Amino acid sequence: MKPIARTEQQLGAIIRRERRRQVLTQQELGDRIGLRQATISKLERGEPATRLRTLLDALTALGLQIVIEERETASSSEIGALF
Amino acid sequence: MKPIARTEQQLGAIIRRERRRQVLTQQELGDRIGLRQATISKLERGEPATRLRTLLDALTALGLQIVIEERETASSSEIGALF
DNA sequence: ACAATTTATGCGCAGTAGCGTATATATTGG
DNA sequence: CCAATATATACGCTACTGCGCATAAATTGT
Repeated sequence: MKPIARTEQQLGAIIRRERRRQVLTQQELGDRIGLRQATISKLERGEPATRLRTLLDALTALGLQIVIEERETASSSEIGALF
Repeated sequence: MKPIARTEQQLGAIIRRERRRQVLTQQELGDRIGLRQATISKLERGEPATRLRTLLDALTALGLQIVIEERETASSSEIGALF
């Protein structure tokens, strides 16, 4: 399965799922990349202003990576919905 | 082409490539998502503390989306980052 | 039910993104 | 060449991360 993530919440959910699949606590994941358990908690809950670095560190620690692809359903109306 | 992005710099490069492919300036891309030209510049140059929201907005505006997958072995598309 | 573990939340702090505004450097087109 | 355009950088500002430290709330196991 290669989940699509268009929002912070979706990214958080993916990270949480994979962390649990590897039977890790937030504390353990945080220890691996020098982040607090509280920070992992916020990342997984999809805080929108999370730092990009935090996301990339967590993905790396879990053995995941980002692939960028075209968004087949992209439309200008959806872009407007960002605001 | 579905480029892999493990670092902020790789993400920035992907965004810049796609923006230019669509013949957009940083100003025009920024206008679409309510971000300054200076912010797009920093995003494309790979500032590590960029907000996740900024990345997601830019990707959405360009009709791109993130897919999360398991890390593969190093491929030619990102070997350059090793040097 | 209950203790142990895990996750969410709070406070004060230092650091920094992104803002408006403006300017200094590229880069491009004639 | 040189003007026009595009990109990078600067300053003061507000907002908000992630920090240590701590605790509340939720979840799990027996």
